[in-house]
Amino acid sequence: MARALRPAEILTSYIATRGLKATRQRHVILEAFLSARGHVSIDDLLAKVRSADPRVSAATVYRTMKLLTEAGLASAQHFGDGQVRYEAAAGKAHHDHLICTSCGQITEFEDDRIESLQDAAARSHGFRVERHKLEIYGVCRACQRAARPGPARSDAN
Amino acid sequence: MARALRPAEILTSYIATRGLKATRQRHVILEAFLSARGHVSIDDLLAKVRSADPRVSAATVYRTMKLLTEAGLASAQHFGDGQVRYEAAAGKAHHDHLICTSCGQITEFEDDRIESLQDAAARSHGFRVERHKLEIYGVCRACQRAARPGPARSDAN
DNA sequence: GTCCCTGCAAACTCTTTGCAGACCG
DNA sequence: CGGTCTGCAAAGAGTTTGCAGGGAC
Repeated sequence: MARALRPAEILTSYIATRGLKATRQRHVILEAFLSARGHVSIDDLLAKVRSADPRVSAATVYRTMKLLTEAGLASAQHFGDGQVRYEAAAGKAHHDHLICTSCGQITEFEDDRIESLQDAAARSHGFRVERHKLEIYGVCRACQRAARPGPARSDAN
Repeated sequence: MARALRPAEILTSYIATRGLKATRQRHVILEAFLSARGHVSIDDLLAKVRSADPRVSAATVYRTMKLLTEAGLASAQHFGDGQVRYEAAAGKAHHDHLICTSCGQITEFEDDRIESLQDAAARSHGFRVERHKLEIYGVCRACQRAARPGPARSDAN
């Protein structure tokens, strides 16, 4: 099997085959996005990008992330906090998200049994599945520890 | 077991116990919300409300739906189309959503096996679960039929 | 040189908020 | 009457878009 292309190569070839242009901004944004390695908001990304090149505008980040999404390098996620977040998509299997409501950390996980039950549930309702999205909100291990430094409390607030 | 309270009674008692006031608008909005029986956007709801009382403002609908949510009568859903939708919540168990990407219809379903696998997955990552959200996007039976009136096509577009 | 891309600012959508007057209890 | 609510309009947040100049090929 052929070696997987690196993201920069994927972008370059996507750009080349469509008569688009390889600009400084597009590469800066790709680098910032890859180095973020998480689920970045446009805001976070813009900050990172600007530390490398202060003149890049927010509009360009929006436009470029759309381009990366079309190129299959990024995928957009809506976690209900009112802004889009992007995660790296190149060669990744479908996965779901655990979101800590305390620190905001987002963890990915995969579970084939859940996947097939989802498909079965959809089929039993006559749906042809295109995609699905599972998000579990809760408190991560670290935040649970931080919140309970002493003996257990029965704080129901 | 006691008879379940009707929504209007729940609202009245919620209002009474907090020193709030029962206004014409609040009841009109509750009625419109209940008669919608689905996953209504504020926009849809405002239209319904105005057909009963044209002077109600959008701000009041926003404020009232928040109130109904606190009272346990409604629950807010974010389906990634950029607007909040509300569904009736009184006495309903947790459930997930099947969303038709063609006609927008939203169907609810429940699956205990999925629920427990979700909980297990979260626990295995050390999360204490607060809530979760599963959305399956696809094409509903009706839209599949509508899209293929003749023999099967191999349209990959 | 051509056409794409960028930065800026204005526009847009959805939602929230400040305020003065209206209304409930 | 007092305090809550309402409608209006303005303000906000996040995102998109029109345009003129700049840059890739």
